[in-house]
Amino acid sequence: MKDLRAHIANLPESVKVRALQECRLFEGLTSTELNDLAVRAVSIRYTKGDFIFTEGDPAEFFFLAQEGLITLHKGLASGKNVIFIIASIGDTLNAAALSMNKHFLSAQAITDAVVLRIPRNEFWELVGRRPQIALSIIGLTATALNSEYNRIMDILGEDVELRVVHSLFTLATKFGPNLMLKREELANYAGTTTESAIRVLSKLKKREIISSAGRGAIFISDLARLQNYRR
Amino acid sequence: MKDLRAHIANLPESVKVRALQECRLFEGLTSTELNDLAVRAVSIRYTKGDFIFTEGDPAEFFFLAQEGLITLHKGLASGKNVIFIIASIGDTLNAAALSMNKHFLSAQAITDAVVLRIPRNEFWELVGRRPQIALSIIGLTATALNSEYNRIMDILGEDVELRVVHSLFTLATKFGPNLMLKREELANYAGTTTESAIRVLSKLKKREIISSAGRGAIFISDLARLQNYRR
DNA sequence: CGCCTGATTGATAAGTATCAAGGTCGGTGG
DNA sequence: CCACCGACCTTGATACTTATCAATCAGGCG
Repeated sequence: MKDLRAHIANLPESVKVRALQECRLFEGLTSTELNDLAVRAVSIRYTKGDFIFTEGDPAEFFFLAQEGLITLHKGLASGKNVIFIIASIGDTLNAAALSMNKHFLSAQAITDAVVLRIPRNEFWELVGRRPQIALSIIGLTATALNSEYNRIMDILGEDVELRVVHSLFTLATKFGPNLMLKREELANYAGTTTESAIRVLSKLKKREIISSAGRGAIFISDLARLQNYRR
Repeated sequence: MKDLRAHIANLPESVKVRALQECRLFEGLTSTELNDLAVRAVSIRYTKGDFIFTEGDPAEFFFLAQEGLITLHKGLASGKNVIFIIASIGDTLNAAALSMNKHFLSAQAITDAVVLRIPRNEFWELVGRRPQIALSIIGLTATALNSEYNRIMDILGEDVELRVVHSLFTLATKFGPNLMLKREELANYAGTTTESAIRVLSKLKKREIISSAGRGAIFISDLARLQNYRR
């Protein structure tokens, strides 16, 4: 049984500031403000597999990814789960949910990861002082909403093959052609089963659009053909 | 061919104020402010079937439903479409999309309808003066986002039968047990075909959970059994 | 070396869209 | 006033997609 307790990292402020700067929400802040925020922020280190928070938990902190990959997902009664977002440095884990009292999604580290966290009320105080941040949250949440509309269109309108291809393309746009994901994670992101995702990958490999880069990795060798993919 | 041109209604301010009051965004406003807003707002009358705006159009106005039912949907390549929201009095048609430049969804009147519209920049000026409105937009958008997460879980995790049942329950919670919707509209809301939706309805009628209330209507006679429905 | 996790392929079954064929109702025009 | 027409509703048969179940393989790590 793995030790699930996370560790407070106590990183120097400069490292935290760098993560805050990566986040769209804090774009307009002066370096003094960023420093203030960094002082209030605590970095926490998680081990691959650890949960940072769970769907339905009270949302007491604002969370920001600082290092590593973190999935934001929801569990299905059948035991499988659906990955909505894969967060990396500068991505907020729960900016939208913070306005409600509970987390919408679960956050789980899929690599070793470091997360910045700021108490909920301190975050809202800052938003009160800097209304621009509220507008950025609106933008962020609206963008997320639009992505989910599009995902639904994809799920209802396209077959599994196209969905996996679209997922690969989206992920490659964010993370580059070298995806450090297991087949299962890709499947959960695309909303299908591991087996079905693998069948699509096999087909893509035969067409030399991807080449598997070993366990837990997928290398996309021809992004252009992936984008214009037709069965 | 139907006349698609909508008509400016020029309703008295008091009628417009009533619609504004129904909207969660304007809860904290004084009656003076509401009146100011009502003066700037134009009511427009649409005939059943008319489009108020279309997916991808530039979002130049803030829209609020004042009378009638309006679907917010997106078209699928196959010609079918997916209904995300059915808006009625007090519902915003595009609060989230207003922060982007384009409409995410199409808005179509499915009954004769009246809509309030406020120029985009005047709306944002108001938000600037009253930061509480920005927070309400965050709340509204976050709630919408959470709904779509749940819808995706439903689509991926439940069969069509449960999805139609859930849709009926959600709609009945908002509109009451007497739903003035065509089978096709219900199907588009549930993300299935008209035929499949009808098969579910037939089953529900056999179990006396619903009774069809004539063409273009569904009457839910046993909401409790609908909520706890198992196949 | 053997075990555990992840990847892969094949066979099968279930669920649902699709296609096809009426059926029903309300409105409209002769 | 009646008959027809069009929109909507309903049911049945079929085919296709994809989940599920089962078996095997590959590689890293203790």
